Amino acid sequence: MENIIENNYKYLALRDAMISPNMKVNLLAVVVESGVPKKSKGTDYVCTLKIMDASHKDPGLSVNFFAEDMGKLPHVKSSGDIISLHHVMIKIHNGDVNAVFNKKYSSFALFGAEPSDDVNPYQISSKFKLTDNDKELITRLRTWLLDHQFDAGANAYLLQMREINAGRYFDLVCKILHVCEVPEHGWILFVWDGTDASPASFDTSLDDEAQNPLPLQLEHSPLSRDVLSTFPRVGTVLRIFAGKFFEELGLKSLGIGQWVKFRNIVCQLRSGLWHGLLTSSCRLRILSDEDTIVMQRQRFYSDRLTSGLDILPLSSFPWPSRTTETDYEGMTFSTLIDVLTHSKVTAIFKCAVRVVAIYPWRVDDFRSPVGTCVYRIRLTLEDPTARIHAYVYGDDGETFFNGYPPADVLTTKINKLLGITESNSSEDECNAPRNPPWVQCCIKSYYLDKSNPWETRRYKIFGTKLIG
DNA sequence: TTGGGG
Repeated sequence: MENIIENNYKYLALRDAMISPNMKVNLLAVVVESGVPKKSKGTDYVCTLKIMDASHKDPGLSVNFFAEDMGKLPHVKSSGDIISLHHVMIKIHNGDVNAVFNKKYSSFALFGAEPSDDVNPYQISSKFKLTDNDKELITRLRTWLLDHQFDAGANAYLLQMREINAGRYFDLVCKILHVCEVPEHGWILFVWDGTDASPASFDTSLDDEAQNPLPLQLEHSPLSRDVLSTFPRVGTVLRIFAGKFFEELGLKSLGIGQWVKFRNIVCQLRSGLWHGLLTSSCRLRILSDEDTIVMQRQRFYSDRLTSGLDILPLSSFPWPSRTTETDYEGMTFSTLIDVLTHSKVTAIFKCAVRVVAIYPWRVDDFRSPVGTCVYRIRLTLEDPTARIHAYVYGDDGETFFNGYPPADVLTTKINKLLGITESNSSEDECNAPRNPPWVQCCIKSYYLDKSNPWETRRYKIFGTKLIG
């Protein structure tokens, strides 16, 4: 895209514009990331677009738009669209170059990027003068773009969900799967990128499991099966607590299924579950489904599904531990979201899970003190997609523990299952940090009340033996 | 005026 002179406007290559501080320039470029309009600290509304052209791709040029109402700001339909900017001011701030769209003397027009799109802009600001030459340049740029891909820009801050750490600010490209408003938390976003967040260690007391059981999810009431059924089979669904930033970032206007890039978000662990937080320093970018990074994430997910074994948690690679054996070695693995969303109440599954809590936790309490003295234990199982309670009961418990071993053997076995190491199990066993291994187990879904099967659905372990 | 990647 060489410099082109026409009747009224000389479009500068971004590279040349960016060495022209305090100059008013005209630019014809591709919008690679579009920010969301919001209220400025002054009297105006503001939004920031990032643009690129052949002369400057990385990291692109930020253009800050100001207008007295939101409707006058650019509303980019899709990243990759083309923008024509007339009389924008190049400025330098802290050594970085950006452009400013001034409502008094600047103007813009937005065009689709496809050669089949209208040669007329889909949005045009009041002062923009569209010339025949503009139309000619747009057509030429569209043709050029057929062979040249711009993306939303990977950078040092961009992480996949599998890479997130507590307390570290980062960017996340993700798909919005669900949004809900809860009284205590405000808005919660449910987002996904096809990878698994890394498993947590637990330092909560198992002694407390009766009064304060480890939660199955961060939202207070579990999502309905209808909602869960819309979630992908693999990959962590990260809960992002948006607070007041839900409205400020314009998240309200986004549709389910939209891919976005959150910039500068932070994650924390609560009860061993990852959640994201939005702050005033966060930014949101709306991405196209054709964005390079979006397509990478989607390809990763479809590869995981088609390669069979990769439905296993990423961190269980190459295989779950041999802490357990099942009677169904040939059975294909399911994820816990598969279990939760299965179309029938009665079903069997084999899953790779971690046992993150147990109740009761003292081996002396594993069996009922009265009557037939059967095992009755509640395990909290998790995989990257969900948590469930699963019971070890009666004969299935006899299989699980290989009969009725003495207390010290049982303790060794259960410590291994819970990831409690010998070194920290001696003194204060119930408070020892634990890092449960990935184990395979068979899960049976059943009901307690035939007249009300879905509401009384339970899960139990069967066909599974703890090696210990 | 405003905002401007960390």
